Amino acid sequence: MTTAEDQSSRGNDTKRRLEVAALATIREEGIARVSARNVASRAGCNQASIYYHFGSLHELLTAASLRSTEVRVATYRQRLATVDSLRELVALAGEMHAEERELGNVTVLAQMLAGGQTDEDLREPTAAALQLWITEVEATLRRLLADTPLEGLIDVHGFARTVSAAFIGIELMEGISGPNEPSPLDTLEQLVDLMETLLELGGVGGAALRWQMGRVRRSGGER
Amino acid sequence: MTTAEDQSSRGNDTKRRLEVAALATIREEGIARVSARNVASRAGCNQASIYYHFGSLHELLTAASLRSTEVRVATYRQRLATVDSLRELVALAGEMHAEERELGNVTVLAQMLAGGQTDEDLREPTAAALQLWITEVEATLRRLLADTPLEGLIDVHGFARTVSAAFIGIELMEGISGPNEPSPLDTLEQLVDLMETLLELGGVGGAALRWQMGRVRRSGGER
DNA sequence: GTCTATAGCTGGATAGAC
DNA sequence: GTCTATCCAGCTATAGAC
Repeated sequence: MTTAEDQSSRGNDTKRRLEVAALATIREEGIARVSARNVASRAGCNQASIYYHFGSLHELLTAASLRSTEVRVATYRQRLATVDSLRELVALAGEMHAEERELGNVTVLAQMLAGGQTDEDLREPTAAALQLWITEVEATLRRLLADTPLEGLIDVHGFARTVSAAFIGIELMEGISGPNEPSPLDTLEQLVDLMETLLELGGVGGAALRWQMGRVRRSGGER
Repeated sequence: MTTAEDQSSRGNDTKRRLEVAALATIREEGIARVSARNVASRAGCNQASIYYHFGSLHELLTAASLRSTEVRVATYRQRLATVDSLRELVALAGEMHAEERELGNVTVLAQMLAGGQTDEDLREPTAAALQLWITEVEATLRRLLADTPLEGLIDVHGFARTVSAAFIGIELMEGISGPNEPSPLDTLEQLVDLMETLLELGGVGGAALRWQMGRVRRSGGER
């Protein structure tokens, strides 16, 4: 027999398969080739189901990107909480990057970001999904920079946005790089390594450094 | 009368109008909406001309992006040559960003980069156009870092790629940002300002800094 | 809830008139 | 060199059978 619950669960199943299929299509074929037919055939159902369940293709993309980003961010929230230095943060970024090749949430965001430049309906869901990442990055940065000479010298909110934007740009560039090019993340690792080492300076050098930073702070307003 | 030269010049005119129209379409409507019909109507000519002049839409995009990037890079080559510090480099990036709103070469590259993730035919022309930028950035960075403590500590080629990738990510993020968000470039300016100030350290502090950097250099291989 | 069928577009690409 | 005409594939969105 077919109860209301069976129907509802079967309906949810198709609905979720459509979300999964939508993300896979963006990731593997690019935002330009996301169409109702294409996504539906991946989900193994009919095109019309998209309009039944979501009303439009855009609403499907909105739902799918938000849900998957939420899941992805939640798993990283724990890991971000254990990070204790910029060095570890970049190392975590490296792990993330490796997992990206498989799961591709950032890849999806990059595609939506590109699409959102000119597609009004894509803008809001993209901004919302991005904000989920930015919020986590910002919280981590704020924690790391607290009680360091850098605190107060840097606009952490803006910095978190810059870091997120850079990460997306790096993901995009990796996507078309030949196999022999150095990974942009490795370079970043070098830089942060350097920065950290400088900040860990002890003794006379460290004192001089912190004094100089105080000078920067005091004259920070006028450039 | 109609001489062979007249014909050739009229042909070139249409050909170039098509290139201009292709770029405008990518910039204003996004890579997803670039179609032969769409571009041709912008150029004020018939769709079939694209296949006559370029053979395919992809070849039109290849030609257009390379030509426009060459022009754009050439104008910046001069300005990059006058840059004397990281601070000035970031300031120039700010100017570039402002001009981008009007001319949009980086916007075009960002769109092609997004498209190139999944479209084989777009990959090569995108990589070629990007390489034009990366080459200039790399030359400038190499010049700036020469004779500083950073020389030899950083993989300049990789760094130039990272910087370029980050710039593109930033352009993309600006494209969907609300008006009240801080520009990621401003944050970058803060950071580089800080870095420069540190590198300009004189006296005891500077000596300690350079000593520490030497230590980083010597242990640079094993992390 | 899921399907088929359909309307009405837009797409790439080519053939052939001029 | 540029046009019209054309083929056929794919698209969104809806109507309506089951």
